[in-house]
Amino acid sequence: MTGIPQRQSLAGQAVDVLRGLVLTGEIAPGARVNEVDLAQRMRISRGPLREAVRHLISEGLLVYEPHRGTRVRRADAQETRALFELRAALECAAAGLAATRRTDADLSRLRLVMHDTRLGFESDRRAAYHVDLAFHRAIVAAAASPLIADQVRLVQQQVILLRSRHAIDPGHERASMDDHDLLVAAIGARDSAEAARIMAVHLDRVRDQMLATLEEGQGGVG
Amino acid sequence: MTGIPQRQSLAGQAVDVLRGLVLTGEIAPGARVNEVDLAQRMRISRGPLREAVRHLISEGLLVYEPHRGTRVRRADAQETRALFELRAALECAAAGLAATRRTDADLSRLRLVMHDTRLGFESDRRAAYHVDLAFHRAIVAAAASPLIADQVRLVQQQVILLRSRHAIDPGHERASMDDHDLLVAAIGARDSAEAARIMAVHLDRVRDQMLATLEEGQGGVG
DNA sequence: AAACTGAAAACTGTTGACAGTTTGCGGGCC
DNA sequence: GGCCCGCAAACTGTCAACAGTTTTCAGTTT
Repeated sequence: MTGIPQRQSLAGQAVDVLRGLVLTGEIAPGARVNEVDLAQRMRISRGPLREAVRHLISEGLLVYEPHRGTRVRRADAQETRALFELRAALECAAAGLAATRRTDADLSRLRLVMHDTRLGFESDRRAAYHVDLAFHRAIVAAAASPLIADQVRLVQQQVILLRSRHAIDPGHERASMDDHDLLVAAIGARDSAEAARIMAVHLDRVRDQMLATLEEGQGGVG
Repeated sequence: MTGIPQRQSLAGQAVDVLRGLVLTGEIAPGARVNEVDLAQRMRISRGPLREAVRHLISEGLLVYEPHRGTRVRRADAQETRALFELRAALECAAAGLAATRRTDADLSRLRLVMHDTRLGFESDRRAAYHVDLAFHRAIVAAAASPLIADQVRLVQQQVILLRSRHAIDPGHERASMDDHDLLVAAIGARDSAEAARIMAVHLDRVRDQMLATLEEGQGGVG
């Protein structure tokens, strides 16, 4: 593992490792991020690790209080709603742009991902969600707007963090797939306004489903 | 100036100072950001300064190449277009939300800022732009969506960097003020779709005017 | 027994020095 | 005379130690 000298900087590697630890829930939401502990575990100094921590703070995965350390973000219902307002702003715009700018190759890829989504729904529940993310990313790619793409990536990371563990309602998934079908149709027809409208409806649905399971989980914890 | 011991961390202060240097153009777009030089000038170590640099990289004000240092971002026409696509996504959504959620106090404040804008237009050309920014911020505030507000702040920072020095066409300013009037009207009438539509038109206008002066300036420099 | 006080431990904030890479320049070679 | 090689300077990347703040806990007091 560590025998081959790495080209990337230690700070860059630390970002990837730490992001992995956070997104997989190995460092749970609300848990403190100890600089010396993590640095020792990664066999690096505190400098690069600290840089990585600050980077993830700027990505919104960690939250920071002066002299009191950083923790993994644990969003409540209010923050979740705010996050989905940002997500809607970005992804609705992306859907509209995608309808205008999509190439035939973009459309083919969207249909391909749709196909994978159906397969994922039939077989594995967890894989389904990752394919769902891939679908949203494909739309953003078709929008051909690099800055919007970057921001969407950051927001979706936070969504992943939010749904680190929670059951998925199959009925909700079917409704989502229907939304996706309509989206592909609107983008195929180059109907920008309709694509944005459907995306808004879709994201409202996803948000409500997520809020439902969130309150459920928080009710159990107290 | 430096006699009073500061409460904020050195890194935090360095962020503010460095951001000021960049936004005022004291460190010009394209110029390299030397860590040891800046650290010595600010009388701090390289650690906190480096943290500040990385922070501004994440804000998009600086760009970074491994082992080759960081520079102040100098956006070309293509990047400017991409920036305004992101800005439109965010501010159009904000305008729509503002129309839905605005309080009477929000509306009053918008009208107050409009009044200041007219004054600024009559008197000082540079002040006019700052009041214009205040207007946009007032709309975002009325939208009451904290994450969108944060992102808009970052994007507007980059716009400020973009227009570090360039003449403003008075005719354009008048058109902008008309847009602002229509925006206040739509938000006052709680017409969400109309507010978003006007914001889109307005930002397209601002973008085109900015692109015009940008190409003009780049033609002179070579 | 509960609450306050003080010191010690743990952790973040900062510093200066060391290591590796890139860049620019001068000498040698074709 | 032009091009290539190699060295040195400058700068970024990394590290280990020091300083300051917050938290914790034991001891004391009421």
